Amino acid sequence: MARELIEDSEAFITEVCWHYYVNEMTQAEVARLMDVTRLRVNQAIQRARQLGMVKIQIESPFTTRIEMQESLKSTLGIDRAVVTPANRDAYDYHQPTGAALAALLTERLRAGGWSSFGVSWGLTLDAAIARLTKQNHPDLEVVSILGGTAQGSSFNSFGIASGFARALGAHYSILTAPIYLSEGLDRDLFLSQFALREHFQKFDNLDAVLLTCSNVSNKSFLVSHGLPNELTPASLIEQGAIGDVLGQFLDKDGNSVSKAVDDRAVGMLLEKVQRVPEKIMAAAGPHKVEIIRAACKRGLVDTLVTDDVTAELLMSAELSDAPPTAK
Amino acid sequence: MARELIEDSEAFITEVCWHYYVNEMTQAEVARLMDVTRLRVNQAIQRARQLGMVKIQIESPFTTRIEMQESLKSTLGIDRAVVTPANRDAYDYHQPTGAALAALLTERLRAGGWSSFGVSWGLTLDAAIARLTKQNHPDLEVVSILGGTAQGSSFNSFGIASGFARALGAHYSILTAPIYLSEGLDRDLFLSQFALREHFQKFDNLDAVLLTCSNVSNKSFLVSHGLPNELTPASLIEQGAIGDVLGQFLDKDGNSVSKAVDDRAVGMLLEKVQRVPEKIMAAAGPHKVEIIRAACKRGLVDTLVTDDVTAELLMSAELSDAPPTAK
DNA sequence: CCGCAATTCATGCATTTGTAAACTGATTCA
DNA sequence: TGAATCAGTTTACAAATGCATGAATTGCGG
Repeated sequence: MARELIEDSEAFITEVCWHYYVNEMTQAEVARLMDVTRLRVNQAIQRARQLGMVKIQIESPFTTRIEMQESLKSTLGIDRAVVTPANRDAYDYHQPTGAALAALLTERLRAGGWSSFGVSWGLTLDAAIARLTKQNHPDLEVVSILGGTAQGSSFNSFGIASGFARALGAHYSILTAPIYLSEGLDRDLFLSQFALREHFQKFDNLDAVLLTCSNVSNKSFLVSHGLPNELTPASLIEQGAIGDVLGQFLDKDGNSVSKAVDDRAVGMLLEKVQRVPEKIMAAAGPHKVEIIRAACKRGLVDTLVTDDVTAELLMSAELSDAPPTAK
Repeated sequence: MARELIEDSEAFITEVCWHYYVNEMTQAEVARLMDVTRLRVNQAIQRARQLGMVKIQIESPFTTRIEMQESLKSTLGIDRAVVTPANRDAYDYHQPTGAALAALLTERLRAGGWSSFGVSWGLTLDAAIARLTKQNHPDLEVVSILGGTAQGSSFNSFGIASGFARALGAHYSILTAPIYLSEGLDRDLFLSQFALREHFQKFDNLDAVLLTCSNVSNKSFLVSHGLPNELTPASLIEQGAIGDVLGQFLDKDGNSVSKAVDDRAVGMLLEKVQRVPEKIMAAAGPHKVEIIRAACKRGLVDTLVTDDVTAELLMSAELSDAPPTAK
């Protein structure tokens, strides 16, 4: 049962957090000072964390796992790898990967030179938004490069682009379309609508893209919620698909599997992605190992943000699977 | 037992903090995962906090104490007041005041429009630096507006200006001079040195200044360590001094007390400070109530950053002390 | 090889934190 | 009126944390 309206005002939560985090008082002390129950203080702090009101930042997040990053770079043939330490017991890849992506993005934006970048969507990007601290890039535009699903979750197309834009103090441009066209609808005709045509033109001038990927299983939100009824996971697997990038399915060598499906995907085509100057993929989880590898082979990745669990698998899988070739 | 040399390197501390803060593991879990003692993990986290590697930011620090801020504004006749909740038991005003100043500064810089600002020095500004997250303002210059003391602490003139510049990604310019000239040394002659003359010219174009103040007691670092031998606190008090701003002493109405002393202070003159577009004073503590009030009367303050303890005293003192006049 | 000094480790314990269950007191509604 | 509902408090307790203590280990000079 959804019980809402336990309305502790933002001011109350803020003051509690201030005492707790800045003044380093105990929860009991805060409770006594503010004349409330300790329970309320405890809840307020948890709410604040949940709402992302307190942002905990670790300076220099890239100094760990350096050796891994180096070997991962050469193994996958990419320009840069960021490997974060994951929690192996309560394994959740979204949070650490998102946090690392947020830090990386902040650093890249600080370096300057970007006037727009594209974003897909997913839980990893949602986690990154929650970790971003407020910034100000009035001349930056966040461009959605993938249609959305009917379920309007926060990690859906609209929420991701606007979330990045809000945190970064930037503009955004949304792809107001479903991720897959109905069967039989002509792609070119559909995309010729004025609003979409204008949006698609932005794809040609992106300075960077933030990509994610997923495998073909019900762990993938796209597969479990976004696929049209006629497209079954089984049929995709039959064609050799091991996962998707931007709704377009690849086999284990990074080749497109089905032109029929790709043509129905509303978003940036992979051919166009390959021409973007900076391609950052954030993806982690054992089930994504193969599709990450495929995306790298396809040349869709300059920088990979992942965790150590996935990194290890990526390297061992690569070794056991691929024949020894000249690099 | 595998006995490896576990250095307390930055990488180690970073990874511990990553697990603890991002992955929300317990210290014991982190210890087990990384194969070290729990004590080491505990110490690493404390070290990280102490070193300022983990920055905890609270999103909206200005929403608390709103009523107080409003009444403080009208009581003191200033444009803006930021009142932070202090820890009344283990009373330390530097941390919360510094944290609030850091947040305010970040916001003002995000708004844009500053090309340089002046800083004095002191523990409050040191605390603000520790709270600042890394930013990038390549066209910004931090200008030291007060000479330093012989003791080269981190909160001394050099450390403060360079600290702000490092955190903000800005340039800085140092006032390489003692805070007080030797007795008898001609001010104009001394300041005519090329390096100093150039520096002093920057005072004319500052967009803002970050000021502090102190009373006349050994709580004041300036008084206890920076005063020339011939200048005793007693003699200053005798002349009616209740505290200083930039090494220049004021009486309770904000009038300069001793031209002789002021002339020996190497820094921005208060007359010049009054012409700066944005004057931000960060000061808290019961012993600073009178000098804060005096500084406001003198017109040295547009924005006051303080804590609730001091704010209350400021308002009650104002009421009890001043004759009832028309607002 | 021994013993001394300096670390580092294991252990124990008091405090703090997170969470569930029982309680209270007001409000609603049959 | 009195049971049901609900918001919030109190109580209780297990887990996590911070810290101190003595034991064990290491380095090193004699």
